[in-house]
Parts: sequence; C-alpha cells; structure tokens
Amino acid sequence: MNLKELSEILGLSQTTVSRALNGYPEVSEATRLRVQQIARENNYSPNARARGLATGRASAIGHVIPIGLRHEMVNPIFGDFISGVGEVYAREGFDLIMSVVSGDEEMNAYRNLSARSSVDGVVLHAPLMNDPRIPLLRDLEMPFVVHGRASNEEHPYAWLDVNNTSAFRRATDFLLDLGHTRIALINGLETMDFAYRRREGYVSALSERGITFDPSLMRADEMTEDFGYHSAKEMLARDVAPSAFLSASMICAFGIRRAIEERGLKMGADVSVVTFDDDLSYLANGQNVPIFTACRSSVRTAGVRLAEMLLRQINIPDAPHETELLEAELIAGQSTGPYKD
Amino acid sequence: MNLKELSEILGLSQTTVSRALNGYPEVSEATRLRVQQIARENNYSPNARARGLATGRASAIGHVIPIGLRHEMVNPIFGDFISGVGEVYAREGFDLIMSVVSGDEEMNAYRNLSARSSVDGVVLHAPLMNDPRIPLLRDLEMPFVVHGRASNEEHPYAWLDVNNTSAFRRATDFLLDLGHTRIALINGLETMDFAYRRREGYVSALSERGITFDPSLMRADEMTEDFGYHSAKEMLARDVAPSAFLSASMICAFGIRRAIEERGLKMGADVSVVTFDDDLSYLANGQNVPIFTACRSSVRTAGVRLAEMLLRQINIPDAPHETELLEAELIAGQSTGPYKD
DNA sequence: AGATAAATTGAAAGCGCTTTGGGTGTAAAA
DNA sequence: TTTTACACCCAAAGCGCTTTCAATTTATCT
Repeated sequence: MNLKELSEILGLSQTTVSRALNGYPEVSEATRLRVQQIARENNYSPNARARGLATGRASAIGHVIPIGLRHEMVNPIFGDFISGVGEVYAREGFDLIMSVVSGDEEMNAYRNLSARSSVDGVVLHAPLMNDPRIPLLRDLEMPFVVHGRASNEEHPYAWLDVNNTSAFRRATDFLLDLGHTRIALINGLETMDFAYRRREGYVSALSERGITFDPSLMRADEMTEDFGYHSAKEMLARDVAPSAFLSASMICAFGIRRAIEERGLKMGADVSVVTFDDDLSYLANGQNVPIFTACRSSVRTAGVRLAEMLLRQINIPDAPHETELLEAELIAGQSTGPYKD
Repeated sequence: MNLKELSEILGLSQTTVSRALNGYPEVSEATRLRVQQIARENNYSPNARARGLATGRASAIGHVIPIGLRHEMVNPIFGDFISGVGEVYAREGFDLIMSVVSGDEEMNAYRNLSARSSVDGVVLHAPLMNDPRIPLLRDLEMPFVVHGRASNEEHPYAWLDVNNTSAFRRATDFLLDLGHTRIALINGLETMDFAYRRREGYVSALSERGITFDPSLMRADEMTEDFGYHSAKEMLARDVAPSAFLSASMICAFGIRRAIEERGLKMGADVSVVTFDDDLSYLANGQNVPIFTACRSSVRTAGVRLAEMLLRQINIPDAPHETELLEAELIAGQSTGPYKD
C-alpha cells in the first residue's frame, strides 16, 4: 500500500492525502478524518526512504559501536543506555541506526553515515580525554551529543555527564570518615575520560586529608569481574593490605568481593567496598538494603536526556550547545564499615 | 557530493558512474578505475535512501527490543549479541535498525517496519513457547530468523538455538554423578522457550535416575543477581537444603554464591553450582581456571551465525529455512565438588 | 448580484539513485 | 568495402514521497 494507491481509494490527489496525514492546515477537517480512517484501515505508513528523500531528513540517529581492542560499549551498560535513548526515538518517530565496527574503522563509520546521509545526528559514546571524533563530527557538520566529556576539547559541544570527580571524592571521603586510609582504586581505563575524572576525585580527597596517594593501590583496566578479582586478590595478599576498595563498576565489585571472601574475610566488616553503580535493570544492587555502598546514577536516564538533547539540537540547529552535569547519589549499603585494626 | 556532481566532475553520465561504482561489466576497466579514484577523493558515498528507493531494498535489518514487563533483552547478553550480528552487517553493507518499544507495542513495531519497508528482514529475540510474532511476520512476508525456538510453532521457520535441553541434562547428570540428589533449579521465566527447555533437561535427567523432581527446589523469574541470591538464601535456610544449584545465568550464579558465602559455606566444597554461561566479553568466567562449572555457548557467535543466515535468506528467498542447533560445552570449574553429608 | 477573499484541492516538479532501452564508435568478419 | 559484433556510454523513466504553485470551489462583503 503506497500513497498512490491510497489516494485512488480515497478519490483524492496524493497531495491532499499527504497533507491530511501530516497535519497541514489546508485540508478540511472532514476529509482529514476520512483520510486518517481509510489509511488506518489499509494499514498505510509512508515509505521511510521515500519520505526521507523528499524531506532531506533521515529521521534517524546513529550510534557507532567500536569493538576490538576497546570493548567499552559492548558492555553491561549498553543495553540500559540504548533502552533509554530508544524510548525517546520511538516516541519522536526516529529510527536508531547502529554501526558496529572494528576499532580502527570508527572514524570511517562516521564519515560514512555522513556521506550517505543516513542519519540526522549521532550519539558519541565513551569519550576519551583527547577525542578525535569530536573535531571530525564538527568538520562533517553532523549534529552530535556526547555521553560523558572530553577533557581536552576546547570548542563547545553538547554533552551530558555524571559528575565523576565529585562522586569519587565523596566516596573517598566516606571511606576516610570511617577511618580507612589505605584505600585502593580499581578504575576503568584511564584514557577514558570518566576514569580519569574518577581518579582525580579520589586523589584530591586523599590529598585534602594529607594522604599522598600510593600508586601501588591504583589499577586501571577494562572493568571485568576478573580484573576486580585479580587486583583485589593481589593487594589483599600484601603485608600492608588496603582496608577499603573503590570500584568503578558493579561487575568489578563482584570480583573484589570474591577475592575478599576467598581470603576468608568479610566484606563490610573486614574490608570495605564502594562501587559506582549504573543502576542497571538486571544488576539491581540488592532490593531494600543495597549490597554495595555505591555512587548511583542511572545510565538509562542519561540515555533519555541525551536523546532529547540531540533531537532539540537537530530541530533548532543554531541554539547554543546544551550541557548537563548529573550528580550521583551516594547510597549506603552493607559493603562498608569502620576501619578495624 | 552526489552522483550528479560527481559525474559532472568526471565528464561522464550518471549511468556510467553508477555502473562503474557498482561493479557492472559494461564499463571499461580504465574508466572504472578513474571513477573509483575520483569518487574516493571526493569522499562520495551514494545516498542510502535514494539508493534504497531505486533498488527497492532497504539494506537494513531490524531488531525490535521490547521494554517494560519483559526486560529480557535489555539485559546482559544484549551487547554481545549485537556485536555479533553487527559485525556481519557491517561487512555486508547492511544497517542495523533497532526499535525500542514498550512491550504492548511490539507487534505494531513489526507492522510498522514492514509498512514503511525500512528493513529487509528482522531478527526475533527471546521467543516464547507460543510466540505470536512468528505468524505475524509470516503474514507480513517479512524474512526473519529466530534466536532460539518457539516450541509450539508448527510451520517451518529459520532458527538458531543452543541445545538447552541437553545442556541442562548434562549439567544435572554431572551433579548427580558427584552424588548430589537435592539439586535446585534457578531458571529464567518459563514462558521463555529456552527456560522451558532447560527445565525439561533438568527434569528428565533426574527422572532417569529415579528421582522425582521437587517443585519447591525449582524457581523461575527474571535472571537478576537478586533473584539468585534470594532464591538460594531461602532454600539454604531449610532443614533439608539443596546441596547443589543449577543456574540459568552467570548473573544469577553470582547471587547464589553470595547466599552461599553469607551462610558461611564454601562454594564448590559445601554447595555446588553449575551455571549457564553465555561467554560474555565483560563477564569472563575466570581466566585460566573457570570460577563456575558451566554450560558455555557464545552468544556473540550465535549472533554472527544468525545474521549470516538471515542475509542468505534475503538473497535467496525461496531456499528452505535453515536451522542450526549448537551444543553447549560443559566446562568444569571450581564451583562444583562431590556431595558431602 | 457582483466582486473579493478564504478555504480546499490538484498537477507536477524534484529528492538522488538504479536500470531499461537505446545509441555510437571501433574491431573483427564477410 | 560493407556487414556484424562488441565494447562502451548516455538519456530518461521511475522508485514513493513532499511541496510549490496554480486552480477551483465556497463563503463573505459591498
């Protein structure tokens, strides 16, 4: 069923039918109703490509997902984030186009989306401190929003980020207040902007209390269960072991807990753990009483906000770049307790 | 840069340029090279929508992700599965279009993709035992492949599934061989086909040894850490507690381990656990020695195969429906040991 | 009633590509 | 030399929609 057929059924021109369906005022209310009625009965929806060709808009947003060395987005937060943006796209009539490419093809993927003009804008994931994708997108004049920030980018751009620095500063303070002084940091890869900022928060909280950070208590890598486990295991085996851990993800925190319990210690009593918690739908941090004391910030909500921000930017191209900084909640759970000698 | 401009630069007709770029034989090798060269220099890629309109093919595959009551796909396996299919799409020049919709809108989402003809085919996720989406897609004459199976569907269709029944039968046998007889099943929602089949495997293994299954040892729900924890906690508190658990997902298994250790027991020694392991990139089951004894089957590989299967089906529409049944590996880890009184 | 304005509707162009159905020129065959 | 074949290239139609511009009808005003 296409416009032509539909208009023949109705005995109207394609023009009028198109107008009726798209809410233009030059069509009488009576015919509009009739058109909508018959369109529904015949299960008509305009062909997406034809409409796009005619309007010059794609009604689609691109998400480029690199795989290979950097796995960051093929990761636990991915599903929840997509569910957030996707909800907005569905509501606003946009498609979500995902390009999964090997890491070295990522820049080309953006060039391609632009050249084939298959999207109206893109969402940038997992920004690095120096992120070459940002100048590229600016060159391509492709609207974009960033989930996170790129510290060394000087021109303005639209972003939404969690205040990672303050979250980890508060988490560190929380542990310091409990009497812990040897606090380990199990971080994500520090070329990632968020990991760098978390480290900053951790280091600054320590130094404000006159504690110089101990590099041997700081590790950074991809945030797997295994990484958490092995890091904690090694540190706990030392003569002077840390009494608390700060983890960049729930998955890591599971690994840390495994190492703690394997050693016959009890999390919360003997060793404290604070983790960042992205509030994932399938990884609930306990039901009533949280398992982990955590900095919590919903990645799904971030997706919703970012999508709305991007669609606004597409509709109003020369509005100033929006930015939004979310504060994570620090929620107390069972994984922390006062320092014991 | 579009075809018209490019052909003007080259001093050729649009026809010839199009043919040169698309590998048609009616163009001399010399001009083909020249065209490709200039096209690359000018960073030309054909407009996706115009090409789609002209060819009648979308060069895109749809994935409909329901959210709301059934969260199954906004879940830990999602990222890895997408990374599998996405790799194939990228290689073959297909786009991946994702529709995130609330559960009750799912059927409409498929109708829409079809009516707007924005995809050439779809991948069906998380099939139910009676899945209304399958007859719908057949009605719409939309090519599709199913990740899993729908037990009560009688007409042939293309699918790829893990042999869930045999995997859980073998896992149960493994535990029985170790002397366990009170084995709990922590399953996914049993309206989901895979969960139903896993239960079948579990029950049949038990009955072959003359053990009638105990409904109080079987639970089914969404596979969260919390669900695993609470189920195991409750069962372990009984007078006659199970000595082994069979878990439908690593996430659940983490929760089961938590309950075990919280009770002061040791996983592997006091209580055994076998889990299904989807071989997720961020949830490695230990590095050298697996943490959990597990039925392992890579969900990423499943994605790759399914995507290839679907593209074949699109290219050769009247070929018979392909099907593929993968056997999961049963790998021995540290989470199982002989039954102790 | 006649003139003017407003409300409706249509014809046709155009979005950027592919593809059909010719053309033209050169080499091989008659 | 003329014919036939082939290699190479092009004009134009058409994919299904939106939108400009123009035409028609109906309502409003002297």
